[in-house]
Amino acid sequence: MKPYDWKSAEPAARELWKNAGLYATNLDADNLLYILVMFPYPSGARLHVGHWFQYSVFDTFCRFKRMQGAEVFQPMGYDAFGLPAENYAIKTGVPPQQSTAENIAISDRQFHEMGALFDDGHKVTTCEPAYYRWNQYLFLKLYHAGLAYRAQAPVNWCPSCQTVLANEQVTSDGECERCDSAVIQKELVQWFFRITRYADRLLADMKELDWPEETLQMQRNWIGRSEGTEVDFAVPARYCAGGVERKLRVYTTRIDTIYGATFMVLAPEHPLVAQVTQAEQRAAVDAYVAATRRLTELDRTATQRDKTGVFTGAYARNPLTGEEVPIWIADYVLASYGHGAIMAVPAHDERDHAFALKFGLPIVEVIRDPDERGQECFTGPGIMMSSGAYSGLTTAAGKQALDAWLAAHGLGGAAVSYRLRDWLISRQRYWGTPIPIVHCPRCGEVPLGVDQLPLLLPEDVAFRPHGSSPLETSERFMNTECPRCGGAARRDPDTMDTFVCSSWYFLRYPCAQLSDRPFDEDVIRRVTPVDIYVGGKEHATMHLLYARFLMKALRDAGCDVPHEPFKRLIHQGMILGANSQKMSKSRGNTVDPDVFVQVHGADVFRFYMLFGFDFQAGGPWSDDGIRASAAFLARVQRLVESVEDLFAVPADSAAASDAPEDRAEISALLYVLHSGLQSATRDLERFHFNTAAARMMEITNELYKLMGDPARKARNAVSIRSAVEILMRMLSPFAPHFAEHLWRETGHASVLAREPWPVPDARCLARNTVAVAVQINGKLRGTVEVEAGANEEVVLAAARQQSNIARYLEAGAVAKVIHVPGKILNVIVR
RNA sequence: GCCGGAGUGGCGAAACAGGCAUACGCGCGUGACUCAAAAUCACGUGAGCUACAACUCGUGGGGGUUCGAGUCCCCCCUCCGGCACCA
Repeated sequence: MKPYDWKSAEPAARELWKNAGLYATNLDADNLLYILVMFPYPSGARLHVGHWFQYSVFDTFCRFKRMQGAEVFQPMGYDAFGLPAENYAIKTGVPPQQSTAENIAISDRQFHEMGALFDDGHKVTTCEPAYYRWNQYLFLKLYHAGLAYRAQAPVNWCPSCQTVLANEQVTSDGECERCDSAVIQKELVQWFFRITRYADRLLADMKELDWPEETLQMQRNWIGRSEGTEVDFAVPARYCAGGVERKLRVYTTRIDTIYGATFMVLAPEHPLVAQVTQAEQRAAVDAYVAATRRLTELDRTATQRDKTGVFTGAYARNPLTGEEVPIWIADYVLASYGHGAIMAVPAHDERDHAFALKFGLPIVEVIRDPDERGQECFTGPGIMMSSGAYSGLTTAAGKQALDAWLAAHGLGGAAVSYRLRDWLISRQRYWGTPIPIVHCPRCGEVPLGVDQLPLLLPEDVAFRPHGSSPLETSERFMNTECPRCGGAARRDPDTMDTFVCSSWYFLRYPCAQLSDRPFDEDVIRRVTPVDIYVGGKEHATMHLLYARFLMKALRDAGCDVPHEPFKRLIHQGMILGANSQKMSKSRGNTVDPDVFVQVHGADVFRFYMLFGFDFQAGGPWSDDGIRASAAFLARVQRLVESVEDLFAVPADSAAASDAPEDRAEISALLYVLHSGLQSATRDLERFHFNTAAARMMEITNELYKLMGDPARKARNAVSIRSAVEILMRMLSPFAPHFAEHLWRETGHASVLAREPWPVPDARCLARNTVAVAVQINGKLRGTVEVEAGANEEVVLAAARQQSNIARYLEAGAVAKVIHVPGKILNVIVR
């Protein structure tokens, strides 16, 4: 038997797989399983530990499913648009087209060397016109369905990336998700996708998803549905510019506190501010509005901030009490939520309370705390008081009554509000999908026709971002004709958020070669949704939410796509540095996989990724773990070498030769083998690769016990040989090149990666005798070996034979016996 | 503040469904092989008390349910993640 030389064995194994057709999928198969891993950004550096973890483990799962008989569709592609390539171009002058293509070539090769069986014929690269033209096509679909629109809104601006960002791409610290710079607010005209229209469907359809609860919860938080009331306060004509009475609509979740509303607060950006500000307050209001505009998102939403605000000089009339209350502006009220205005009830809202105290505004209690805790500001539900006819009602009853009254009087009523904002998809950057819209001085906003796609990304641009899109520097691109009137017009200079690319790429994979449509709906119906999707949980409220939204939106726009993209979702954990901190160059705790791969080969590294970590938890890196993985594979190699001769004999000739005198050892081996196989199979279904690997180690250890005695080995050739074969099969998804090598060297003509996953033999799982733990009064006092299926009397009798148990039994009378067959006997002695 | 997830040997971690806590691996110890070391192979390894057996304690802390709790219930602490001036 040849020793395992990974440098020659790994390419040889891949050659075998290629010839066996393992890199291609039959999408017409009945047993098709679409398993997908989030596609990577093609970064310049070689694969890092995180890539190895995610992609090799993913491939292991796919190989396991193939062996179990599924036709696995396991495609791969690149999320190739985006800032890194563009920033690299700014720094070096190398066009993103070029650097991206080079990076993809490197990554392709590395994934191949890892042993991954990605389907070559279904590759998707988002920065190619053959892909991004369909981004434009789908954009137009949404546009015509009224789901893509251009509007002026307060938006997040990253001063470092020089572009706007979607809400999802701003962290809760008010920083840019990409570069950590503080994000500021700007009022700009931008393109949006109408995701808010889908808020309720995104919530409702969660019940169909086999996703981690944590992730669904994050999406629920992000959508932030709340049930409340809209109510109109009137601003009398004498306060309003033009002398016309205005409506001030607010949203509240506590309409039952309306009798305690002692002032109103508008967001500084609220349109009514200009209309109602009185002359004597104008200077103060203008100054405050200007100051607010300068604040970053972070400053604005910091919870511990002192309340600030300015009186407008105007008043609004409470529709229930008829009283007039002052209208203030303050930055603690956000323009983007509800109606950008609130009724302030300082007695029952912490924020309003703080504001009222600071500015000396009246505080009127209208809710009685049923528990009489005597808090200064009671925010819980209670009993209404000083509330006219509603006094005495509970919070819940009061809300209902007031909602009804407001609706009946045309002053508002029950309403639902969401934290979710529409998805801002335009970016002032170069390396993305151009937006297929023309701005015509005569016709306005005009969409391109589908026959005019792709709208190619120009190459004659100045990259350096300067606050407007780089595309504007290409006159050839910008100047065009209006598709409607044929007159001179300008193109839209922005590009799409790269999350648009990743929101539907899984529909493109099965149809990657299709040139006249983004996807074939017949194929999509058969192949999608994705059965199992693997990726990081950092995408919970970005990619994973956008993709869900886009499926629903495309359906409404007339496309026959699944209404949910991913049935089952698995998140991988993160590999940390040896010091348990996140790996980073600045912390100096990064690990370069190549250092180990070049010494041990791909399979050792891959095996460590599988064995050393719980896939869903991750954990700290350890060099010892790599050594242990290398040692284990070498141990298996020595094991197989030592039984090589058993494979020289044809299988049936030795069929009945296992020796009866070794029955106990052999049945122990077969039990460890088949019970280990059974648990490993179950573990793999649940993505617990580490424990599955542990079962393989147990099987190996058990086999070693029999190896020492050549005579015994020869007498039990059949069982040992079958055990080693099963072990090789189990190892195949974990260390595929290595296992393939062993399979070859033991004389097998077939391709191991195409062999079936073994099935545990029930006969080997049945035990003749079992160890039953014996407890006295719940404390373990010994174990007895009894025949499997022995009843309570038999076990108890066996227990009495043991002096240590007997002395407890004799100490009193047996009051009760609990017997769980094969597990435990608990005797209660009094 | 609200919502998720987690806390188990010296270390990484197991425990399906309430039934022998610590599988598997690392590390450590002992032995074999070796002139020696490494590698390999075998055995041992939660703590306390012990000559051994036995016994006692032990899954973040405190209560509870149960014949029996890492696992279920209540309270609390710590860490990680999400949301948070969202009316």
